[in-house]
Amino acid sequence: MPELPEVETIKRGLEKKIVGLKIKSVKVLSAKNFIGDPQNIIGQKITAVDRRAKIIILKLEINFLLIHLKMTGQLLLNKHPDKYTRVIIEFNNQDKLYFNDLRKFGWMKVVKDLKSLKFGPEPLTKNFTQKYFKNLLGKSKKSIKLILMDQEKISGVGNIYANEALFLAGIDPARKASDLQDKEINSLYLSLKKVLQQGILFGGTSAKDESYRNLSGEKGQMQKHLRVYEKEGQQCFRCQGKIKKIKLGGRGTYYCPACQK
DNA sequence: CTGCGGTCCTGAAGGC
DNA sequence: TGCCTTCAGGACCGCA
Repeated sequence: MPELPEVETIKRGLEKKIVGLKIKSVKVLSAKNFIGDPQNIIGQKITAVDRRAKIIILKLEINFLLIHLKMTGQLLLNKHPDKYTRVIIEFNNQDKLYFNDLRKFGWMKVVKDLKSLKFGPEPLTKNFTQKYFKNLLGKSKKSIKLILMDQEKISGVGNIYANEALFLAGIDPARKASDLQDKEINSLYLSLKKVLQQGILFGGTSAKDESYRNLSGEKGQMQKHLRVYEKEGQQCFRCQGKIKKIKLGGRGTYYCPACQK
């Protein structure tokens, strides 16, 4: 389930490999996963690759191709198509970009501009200040975990990194955001940045379902460094507690009831 | 406006 | 063994 670190890893790979290439053909194997007219990107050069939240942006000469991998999406360069390949983009140098997606939640979308992208600040940029974070939490009645994952408030944080950041900060994911003390807010602010940076450093998380791969088809390594995600019943890394799994906002939430207060 | 629960989709895993 | 149910989850939609 690609979140900021996974998408960033793929984005960096694309930046190295496809900038300057011209799109020769687009094969849409699953209509649901391609929004817009594929003809509108053929013949155009990739001028830049960007990322906003969990969306990859291919900047073309006259428009943009947005890509969201959702849970099981993969972008693979010069691999073989399989039964989950939904779109194949071929470039003028014969390179082929495969968009695979088992669950078909992901999409590619042709847009004229980037107005539709409405996201909160990127947590690893200077736009994301402690002041912004504190103000944001103070105004919200929702649980702190759901705030971390709200893309309009903070960009790119999903279930894995929200769980991990809350563990590092020693905060119960179900706590109401506005109830956090200044000290806890500061700790969470730093923890969030830390887990995201670590995620990028280790090339992302390839968790239990193992769907995430980088552009070359390789797994990430961050799953080896996770502390709570998918660790139900295991002993806490920090204390004698046992990792518990609950549901929050309908999503699996892992934490240590003994040291996350 | 906010917050919630349902929905999309497929395969894995668990129950009987 | 085999069928059926449940679960996983980001973002969007509709409803209270």
